[in-house]
Amino acid sequence: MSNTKPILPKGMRDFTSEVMFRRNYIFETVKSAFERYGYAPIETPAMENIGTLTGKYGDEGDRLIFKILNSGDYLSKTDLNDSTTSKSLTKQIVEKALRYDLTVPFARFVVQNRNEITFPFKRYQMQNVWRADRPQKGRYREFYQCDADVIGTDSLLCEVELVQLYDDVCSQLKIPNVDICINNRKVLSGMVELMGATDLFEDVVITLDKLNAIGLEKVKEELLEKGVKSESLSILDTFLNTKTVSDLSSLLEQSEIGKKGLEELQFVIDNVTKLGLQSANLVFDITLARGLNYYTGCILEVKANDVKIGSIGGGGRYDDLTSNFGLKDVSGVGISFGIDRIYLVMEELGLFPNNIDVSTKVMFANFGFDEAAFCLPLLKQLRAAGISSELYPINAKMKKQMTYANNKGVKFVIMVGEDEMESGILSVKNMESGEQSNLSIADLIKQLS
RNA sequence: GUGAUUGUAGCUCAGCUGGUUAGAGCACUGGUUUGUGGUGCCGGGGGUCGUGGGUUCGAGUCCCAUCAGUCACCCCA
Repeated sequence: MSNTKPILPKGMRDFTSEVMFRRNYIFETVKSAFERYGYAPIETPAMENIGTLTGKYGDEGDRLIFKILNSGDYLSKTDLNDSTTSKSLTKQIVEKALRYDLTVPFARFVVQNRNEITFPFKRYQMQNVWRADRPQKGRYREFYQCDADVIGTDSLLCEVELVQLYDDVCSQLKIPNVDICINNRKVLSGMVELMGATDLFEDVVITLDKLNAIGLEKVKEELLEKGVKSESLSILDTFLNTKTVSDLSSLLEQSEIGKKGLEELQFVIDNVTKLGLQSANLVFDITLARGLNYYTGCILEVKANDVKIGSIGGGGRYDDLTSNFGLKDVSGVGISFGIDRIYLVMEELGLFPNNIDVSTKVMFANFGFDEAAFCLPLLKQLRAAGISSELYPINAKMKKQMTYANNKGVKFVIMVGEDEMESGILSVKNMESGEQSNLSIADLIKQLS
């Protein structure tokens, strides 16, 4: 008999019940916030055709897409020769892939279901995504994203709303010291245009994004390496020296796209400021870029400053994502919450309430066949009253039954033996205080509901 | 794809410059009142020391290779 080792593939995780109670707490908080803001749920499948995904995330993104090998005798359909490479072979034997994020499948969904959808369409989606990345802290190969998007309008009020949504959720979860960083891709385009490096936009922007991590000097070195002219760097300096959005207006005077971006940025910041945030800070950050290719306007990223981890959420506006699937002129904007990272932040800061990990509230101890039979209708009544309860399945030793109840966090253990069966009065033990009381089932239900 | 680091019981680890039958805590299990847990006491099971070579009279300990995990870079939630 072969004995398979019980191990998981790299970057994949099991979740114990204890963890799931906590994860669900986050999920519920995010979900109810989404619904409070008028977003409706959808789901898309784990798999997409590979063409749906490639080319949407940048080169690095494409590399990290998990591909699914075709079924059947795929070898007989391949054309192998001397010039065959892994990459060219992949195209012949792979037609499907696991989704890399929720936004691109959503764009596909919108185009495919455009006749069923009323625009502007506000949807939320909470599903797992997969990336063939090297795992490390806060980075997994399978993780959950919770997205809210509005598609079918270019109104900047959506951006304002999404910033509030971020603030709302972080406040409810009581995550302290949260920065919601904001920037605009058009502002970056304007800057890169003035630097005379429009062709290198992606490179410049990705390098710039590392400023906090590697410092200005390294950034400049890297930009020069990538082909940016040295005289352009002084222009970069003037941009980096801006503290507020209004400082940018004179700098971007010469760039149409830059001016447009600035206007957008100003609108969002002004409105958010006017409304006020509960606990998070809205921070303008000229270095915020985001690597995903499809962003075109406002970009957002959320950081929990008290924990050393990547961002716990990100998002932005994409003006043309649906045109990849044949639907033009549909602008969308959305945000994503990284549940797994939020979990780590909350765990590290001890933010989980302690009463979220209880499932069974009442347990009947099992004293034997007749006694168990007596308990079944009582159990039914408790459950009908909405009280989560169970009967220990076998007549095991009391110690074992009590240990089970204790480890499971059961609040009350009910003991029904001969005396209780005769009188109908139950012995109810409070597992926290250790006190025992005698109650009828009606009184117990009254007390617990 | 690049670099660093670790690999001893189910889990967290100890094991000094290589030396007899490899340890602890937790967990599990049995007893300590055969209707009572979480705190006490006594007992028990469980390890080819990641794997494969090498050095040596002798390797958990040293050397090489290999695999796996973790962390960092790249990129990202």
